[in-house]
Amino acid sequence: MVTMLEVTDISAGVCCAPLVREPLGASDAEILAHKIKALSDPTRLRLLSIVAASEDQEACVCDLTEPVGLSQPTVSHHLKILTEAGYLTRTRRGSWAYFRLQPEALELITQFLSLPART
Amino acid sequence: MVTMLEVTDISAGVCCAPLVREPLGASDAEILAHKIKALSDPTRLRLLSIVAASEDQEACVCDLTEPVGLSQPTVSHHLKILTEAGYLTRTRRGSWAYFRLQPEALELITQFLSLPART
DNA sequence: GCTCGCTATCGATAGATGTCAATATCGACT
DNA sequence: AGTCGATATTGACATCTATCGATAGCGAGC
Repeated sequence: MVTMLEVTDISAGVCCAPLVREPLGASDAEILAHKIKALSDPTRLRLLSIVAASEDQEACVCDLTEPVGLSQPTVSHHLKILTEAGYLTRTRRGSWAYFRLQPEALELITQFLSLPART
Repeated sequence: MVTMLEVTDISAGVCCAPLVREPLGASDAEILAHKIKALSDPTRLRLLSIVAASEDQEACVCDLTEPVGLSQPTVSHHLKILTEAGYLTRTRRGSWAYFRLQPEALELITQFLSLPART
């Protein structure tokens, strides 16, 4: 399994637009698509935005079920997907599971999709 | 149907991170998720990147089937999704359909997902 | 140790999605 | 008009996905 797309390129500032620089390879596309797919659901976007807008950018499951109006298992399911994709981190404190935003993951996506300035 | 997320806010430079500024409403989340979903497939990412890396940032279906290794109907299907989501535009010249990158659509997504500088 | 509350997992189900073969459409050229 | 090549649409199918109810696991406090 590839290290992590072209993170090295990005952090090294090689260029600015991996998507444009050259045709995406099949395996890189697979990895990138997987990360983007985690963002492609309205409920997950709302969960992410609620967490991001929360105090200390963290929230527990109990804070999230009511705002999105879905069952607790469903919310847990979405949080798991977001966590596995790297957008959230999970820490247990007492009985509660707190989810915190992981900004680097979002930055990676935005940098990957960003285009060079047009002429 | 909502105008278009918070494009006005973005272009007015209200802030920088719609996702973080406040919890996303259900209908805005729906629209944004739909646009992101168009990017959440490896084949579509590859098609987009091939078009972007092409001469004049445009390509026809015939240029695209072989690189991605899928049938012509499948490629047409993906191109339709990308076009309807606003990432590509389609113009016919003779028998060929040329697809061109629409950078604004990608910029909208990246701006929407971008976060404010951390402290 | 038991119970209680919070979270995760399981099983089921309806609906969405990616893919192809077959076919239709459309434009160009004779 | 008729044919041919490029693209789009249709129908079918297997797979994936979002959702829920039921249930299991896990900390805390008694």
